[in-house]
Amino acid sequence: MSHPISVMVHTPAHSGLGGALTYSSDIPVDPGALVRVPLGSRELLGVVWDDTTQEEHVPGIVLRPIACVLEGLAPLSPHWRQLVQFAAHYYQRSIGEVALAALPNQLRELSAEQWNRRLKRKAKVPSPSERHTPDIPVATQEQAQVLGQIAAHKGPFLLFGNTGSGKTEVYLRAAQDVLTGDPRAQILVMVPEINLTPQLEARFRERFAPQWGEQCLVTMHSGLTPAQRLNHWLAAHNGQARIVLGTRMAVFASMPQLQLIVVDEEHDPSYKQQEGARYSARDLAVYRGQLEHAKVILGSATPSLESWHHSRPATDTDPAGRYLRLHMPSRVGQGALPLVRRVDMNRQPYKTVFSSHLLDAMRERIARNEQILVLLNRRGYAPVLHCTDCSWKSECPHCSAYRVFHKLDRTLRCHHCGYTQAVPRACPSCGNQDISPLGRGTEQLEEHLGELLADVRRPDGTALRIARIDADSTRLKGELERQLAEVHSGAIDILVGTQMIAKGHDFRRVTLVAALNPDGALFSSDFRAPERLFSLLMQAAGRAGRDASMSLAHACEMWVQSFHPQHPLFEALKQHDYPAFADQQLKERLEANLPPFSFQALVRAEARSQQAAQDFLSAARDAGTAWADDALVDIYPAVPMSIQRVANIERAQMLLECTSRKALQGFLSHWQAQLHTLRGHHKQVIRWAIDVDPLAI
DNA sequence: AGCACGCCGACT
DNA sequence: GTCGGCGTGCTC
Repeated sequence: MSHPISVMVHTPAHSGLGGALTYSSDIPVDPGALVRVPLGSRELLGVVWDDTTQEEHVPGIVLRPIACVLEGLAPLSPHWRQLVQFAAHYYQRSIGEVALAALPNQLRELSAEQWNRRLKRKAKVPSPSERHTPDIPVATQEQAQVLGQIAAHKGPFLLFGNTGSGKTEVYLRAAQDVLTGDPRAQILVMVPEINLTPQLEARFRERFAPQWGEQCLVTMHSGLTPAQRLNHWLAAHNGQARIVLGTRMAVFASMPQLQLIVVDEEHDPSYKQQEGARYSARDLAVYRGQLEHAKVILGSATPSLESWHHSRPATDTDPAGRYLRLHMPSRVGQGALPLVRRVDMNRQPYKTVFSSHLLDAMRERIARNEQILVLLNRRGYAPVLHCTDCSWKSECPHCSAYRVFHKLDRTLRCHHCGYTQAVPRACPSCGNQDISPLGRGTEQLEEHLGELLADVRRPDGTALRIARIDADSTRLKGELERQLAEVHSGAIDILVGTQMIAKGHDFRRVTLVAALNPDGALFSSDFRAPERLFSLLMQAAGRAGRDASMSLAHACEMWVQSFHPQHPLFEALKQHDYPAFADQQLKERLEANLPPFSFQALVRAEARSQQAAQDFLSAARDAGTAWADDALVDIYPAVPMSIQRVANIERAQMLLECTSRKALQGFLSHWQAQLHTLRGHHKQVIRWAIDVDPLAI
């Protein structure tokens, strides 16, 4: 007796075999099981999917038999399969692609024999850990109240709490409740960046390992070795790991007893995957929570406007949003929020980098043995090099962008394609010896600051130390940790860096944070730029004054140098008033009919010529317009991307907008099929992709 | 996506 | 004479 088996394998949606493939098997195989199947001349890992209702056996087509079933592994749950299926449909990818990307690579690579050997290897018996109860701080009244709400309601919850309000403590206690409430319950904790895992992991281990053992927590992020990835995945899958802590990929972790999902810093754009299936792990977490009846806590001091809107309280005219907003305004055990000071750069001498007031303030802090953060979102020495004679500029030959001058290794580097050359001695165009940097990056800031404060000594008479943290200084593994440790030890007085230093890391002795040139985001064409800037500045401000004993004497300060100091964004920042900022932004979004009041998708195309890329998109637009009208979808004309050419490939994009998420999704799934056929007539197109709910436009 | 098959250019 | 470039087409 032969059973037909539906199997999903890693094939792209646009290859003619986007859906399930049918194989035969002598024995029935449960949905969710992992199997190896032949496809052409290859043998692939596949996931058995639910019987496609179409039982019609096409006679004459002989099904190939599955090669083997991976034994000793519980099938992936219906919930997991539904999550994968939903994500695939919503983000317009094949189920197999999403499913297989969510599984550890080693599962794909191990042969049947290797797999059996792997199974036979006895799981190490965890050494009995010393059972001592950890030091659990007394919950503040605010925390207790929030936890009460979480216990009493279904969620999802938006935990809106200032930096230092003790959000982590709420996560820990909510987790504790779940763990003790059910001896099998599992918890998923997500952080936006791999850099932030060690900190939170330490907090969770400290709290839960004494009682539940070191094995109770596993991590999931791109920094694991393939073997670790497999082990951690298996621990989550078989329920041994009670807590999974990871980056966006962790949203797909197989967790049969999932009961709580925490999304920390939920506003962070890193939750959006930027290639392949471009999913939002935060949005999928909310979906997954609803699917599995697990509570979801989204935490942030500056929530995304989407989440803020979804958690709006009911008004006379409007019902409440889908999320429950929980507010924690206080800062516990720490100083007051820093005083925000704005410097009007219009009143500073031309080309001022550090206003004299700011320099004086920095000197004062150093005299008191306090630390300073200087924020500038541009790495390298200078963003452009130019010739004073012939106006040559350091353009990248392969991209429509300038190469950045890196003084330390004397290179010109393209930050888009990586093309690197030694800095020319003279202008490549006219031979002039006088080529000079234009604009400033972190490298230059570090150098410049050293000169400006050359006379400054620490209170103990030793030399001032300035350090820089950015993607360049932390390229080597472990460098970031090492440099952060150096700051913590007090060896560093001034830390210059990109937004990297604003995220998550606590610097207890920092009492002054300066943002040098944040104006770019105020008038950006990206409607989300102000939101990101506000969040960055709030987070940066939150780095200051985390040590109460210090700030008692003198207030911590956040300095903002701007040519538009009266801008409402800075007004709201000064008041530490996120709600005011959010409400103002939402008003603008409503008027302009932008998310969260509309839904967007983006089609991007890449080709050797801009014309070819746009032609494809225009043809796609024509193909869709007729019924896009019915679906209430607006398709905008194709335009070049803001960086039009990268690595000699021309890029274009086309925006779609719709007031209904469902209508947009329906439209996309039909239209997508047409694009596949259209692609055949536009052979110059190298690749194309749909980005649903894009973050950057 | 892979991977085979297939049909044209410069080398051991 | 072959090695290898990547265009076309197929995989339950």
